[in-house]
Amino acid sequence: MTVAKRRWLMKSEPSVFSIDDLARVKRTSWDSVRNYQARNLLRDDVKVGDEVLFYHSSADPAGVAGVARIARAAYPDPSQFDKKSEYFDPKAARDAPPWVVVDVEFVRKLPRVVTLAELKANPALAEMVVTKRGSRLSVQPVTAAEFAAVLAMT
DNA sequence: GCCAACGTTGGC
DNA sequence: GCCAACGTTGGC
Repeated sequence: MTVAKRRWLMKSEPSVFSIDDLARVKRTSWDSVRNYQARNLLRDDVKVGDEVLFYHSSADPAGVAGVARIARAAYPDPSQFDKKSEYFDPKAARDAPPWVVVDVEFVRKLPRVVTLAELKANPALAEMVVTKRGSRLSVQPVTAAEFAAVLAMT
Protein backbone atom coordinates (compact mmCIF):
# COMPACT_ATOMS: atom_id res chain seq x y z
CA MET A 1 0.00 0.00 0.00
CA THR A 2 1.32 3.38 -0.96
CA VAL A 3 0.72 6.34 1.27
CA ALA A 4 0.73 9.70 -0.44
CA LYS A 5 3.68 11.82 0.47
CA ARG A 6 2.73 14.73 2.66
CA ARG A 7 4.38 18.03 3.27
CA TRP A 8 4.95 19.92 6.48
CA LEU A 9 6.31 23.13 7.85
CA MET A 10 8.38 22.70 10.99
CA LYS A 11 9.51 25.61 13.11
CA SER A 12 12.84 25.95 14.79
CA GLU A 13 14.51 28.89 16.44
CA PRO A 14 17.78 29.28 14.55
CA SER A 15 19.54 30.41 17.74
CA VAL A 16 18.78 26.90 19.02
CA PHE A 17 18.91 24.84 15.82
CA SER A 18 19.16 26.37 12.34
CA ILE A 19 19.17 25.07 8.78
CA ASP A 20 22.96 25.42 8.90
CA ASP A 21 23.03 23.16 11.95
CA LEU A 22 20.97 20.59 10.07
CA ALA A 23 23.26 20.91 7.03
CA ARG A 24 26.21 20.13 9.30
CA VAL A 25 24.77 17.19 11.21
CA LYS A 26 22.74 15.94 8.21
CA ARG A 27 20.14 14.27 10.39
CA THR A 28 18.60 14.90 13.78
CA SER A 29 15.72 13.86 15.99
CA TRP A 30 13.06 16.55 16.13
CA ASP A 31 12.59 16.78 19.86
CA SER A 32 10.97 19.08 22.39
CA VAL A 33 7.47 19.07 20.90
CA ARG A 34 5.20 19.42 23.93
CA ASN A 35 2.02 20.57 22.28
CA TYR A 36 -0.78 18.07 21.77
CA GLN A 37 -1.85 19.21 18.34
CA ALA A 38 1.70 19.09 17.00
CA ARG A 39 2.26 15.79 18.78
CA ASN A 40 -0.79 14.27 17.12
CA LEU A 41 0.50 15.25 13.70
CA LEU A 42 3.94 13.81 14.42
CA ARG A 43 2.50 10.62 15.85
CA ASP A 44 -0.24 9.95 13.34
CA ASP A 45 0.49 11.72 10.08
CA VAL A 46 4.18 12.40 9.58
CA LYS A 47 5.77 9.56 7.58
CA VAL A 48 9.15 8.64 6.16
CA GLY A 49 9.81 10.51 2.94
CA ASP A 50 7.52 13.42 3.72
CA GLU A 51 8.98 16.77 2.74
CA VAL A 52 9.48 19.59 5.20
CA LEU A 53 9.81 23.33 4.92
CA PHE A 54 12.35 24.25 7.59
CA TYR A 55 11.12 27.48 9.14
CA HIS A 56 13.15 29.87 11.25
CA SER A 57 10.97 31.33 13.99
CA SER A 58 11.90 34.13 16.40
CA ALA A 59 14.49 35.09 13.81
CA ASP A 60 15.37 38.19 11.84
CA PRO A 61 13.85 37.68 9.44
CA ALA A 62 11.50 34.85 10.27
CA GLY A 63 10.82 32.64 7.29
CA VAL A 64 11.45 29.44 5.35
CA ALA A 65 15.17 28.71 5.29
CA GLY A 66 15.43 25.28 3.75
CA VAL A 67 14.03 21.90 2.87
CA ALA A 68 14.26 18.72 4.90
CA ARG A 69 12.86 15.22 4.70
CA ILE A 70 11.41 12.86 7.29
CA ALA A 71 13.91 10.03 7.80
CA ARG A 72 12.07 8.12 10.54
CA ALA A 73 8.46 8.17 11.67
CA ALA A 74 7.39 8.77 15.26
CA TYR A 75 9.01 6.96 18.19
CA PRO A 76 9.05 7.77 21.90
CA ASP A 77 10.94 10.93 22.85
CA PRO A 78 13.65 9.79 25.29
CA SER A 79 13.88 13.24 26.89
CA GLN A 80 10.48 12.83 28.52
CA PHE A 81 12.01 10.21 30.83
CA ASP A 82 15.25 12.08 31.47
CA LYS A 83 15.10 13.85 34.80
CA LYS A 84 18.01 16.04 33.78
CA SER A 85 16.31 17.20 30.60
CA GLU A 86 14.35 20.42 30.43
CA TYR A 87 11.77 18.35 28.53
CA PHE A 88 11.37 15.83 31.33
CA ASP A 89 7.71 15.02 31.93
CA PRO A 90 7.01 13.52 35.36
CA LYS A 91 3.64 12.31 34.11
CA ALA A 92 5.05 10.40 31.15
CA ALA A 93 4.32 6.68 31.51
CA ARG A 94 6.89 4.21 30.22
CA ASP A 95 4.23 1.96 28.75
CA ALA A 96 2.36 4.81 27.09
CA PRO A 97 4.78 7.61 26.34
CA PRO A 98 2.82 10.72 25.47
CA TRP A 99 5.59 12.49 23.55
CA VAL A 100 7.22 11.43 20.33
CA VAL A 101 10.02 12.54 18.05
CA VAL A 102 10.63 12.03 14.35
CA ASP A 103 13.99 12.05 12.58
CA VAL A 104 14.60 14.79 10.03
CA GLU A 105 17.34 14.83 7.40
CA PHE A 106 18.84 17.73 5.51
CA VAL A 107 17.84 18.20 1.88
CA ARG A 108 18.94 21.71 1.00
CA LYS A 109 19.25 25.24 2.20
CA LEU A 110 17.35 27.81 0.17
CA PRO A 111 19.47 30.43 -1.61
CA ARG A 112 17.78 32.96 0.65
CA VAL A 113 15.19 32.98 3.40
CA VAL A 114 11.65 33.41 2.10
CA THR A 115 10.32 35.71 4.78
CA LEU A 116 7.00 35.52 6.55
CA ALA A 117 6.16 38.96 5.14
CA GLU A 118 6.64 37.59 1.64
CA LEU A 119 4.55 34.52 2.39
CA LYS A 120 1.75 36.73 3.69
CA ALA A 121 1.95 38.91 0.57
CA ASN A 122 1.54 35.96 -1.80
CA PRO A 123 -2.16 35.45 -2.64
CA ALA A 124 -1.46 31.79 -3.43
CA LEU A 125 -0.55 31.29 0.24
CA ALA A 126 -3.57 33.00 1.78
CA GLU A 127 -4.71 29.71 3.32
CA MET A 128 -1.27 28.54 4.41
CA VAL A 129 -1.32 27.96 8.17
CA VAL A 130 1.83 29.92 8.93
CA THR A 131 0.40 33.07 7.33
CA LYS A 132 -2.63 33.06 9.62
CA ARG A 133 -2.73 35.33 12.59
CA GLY A 134 -1.61 33.79 15.85
CA SER A 135 -0.34 30.65 14.16
CA ARG A 136 1.70 29.00 16.89
CA LEU A 137 1.62 25.38 15.83
CA SER A 138 5.20 24.15 15.47
CA VAL A 139 4.34 21.36 13.03
CA GLN A 140 1.92 22.42 10.32
CA PRO A 141 0.47 20.69 7.26
CA VAL A 142 1.40 22.24 3.92
CA THR A 143 -0.31 21.46 0.63
CA ALA A 144 1.66 20.41 -2.44
CA ALA A 145 0.66 23.67 -4.13
CA GLU A 146 1.82 25.74 -1.16
CA PHE A 147 5.08 23.84 -0.97
CA ALA A 148 5.79 24.47 -4.65
CA ALA A 149 4.75 28.11 -4.38
CA VAL A 150 7.14 28.77 -1.49
CA LEU A 151 10.07 27.22 -3.34
CA ALA A 152 9.18 29.22 -6.45
CA MET A 153 9.64 32.42 -4.44
CA THR A 154 13.37 31.93 -4.16
C1' DG B 1 11.13 44.43 25.26
C1' DC B 2 6.28 44.55 24.25
C1' DC B 3 2.18 42.38 23.74
C1' DA B 4 -1.49 39.74 21.14
C1' DA B 5 -2.84 35.19 20.53
C1' DC B 6 -3.28 30.93 22.09
C1' DG B 7 -2.84 26.60 25.07
C1' DT B 8 -2.96 24.72 29.65
C1' DT B 9 -4.08 24.54 34.45
C1' DG B 10 -6.84 24.49 38.30
C1' DG B 11 -10.53 26.37 41.36
C1' DC B 12 -15.18 26.10 41.74
C1' DG C 1 -17.78 21.83 32.49
C1' DC C 2 -16.83 26.74 32.84
C1' DC C 3 -13.62 30.21 32.77
C1' DA C 4 -10.05 33.20 34.94
C1' DA C 5 -5.30 33.10 35.63
C1' DC C 6 -1.15 31.96 34.04
C1' DG C 7 2.63 30.59 30.87
C1' DT C 8 4.42 30.35 26.22
C1' DT C 9 5.00 31.54 21.43
C1' DG C 10 6.58 34.43 18.19
C1' DG C 11 6.09 38.66 15.31
C1' DC C 12 7.30 43.20 15.51
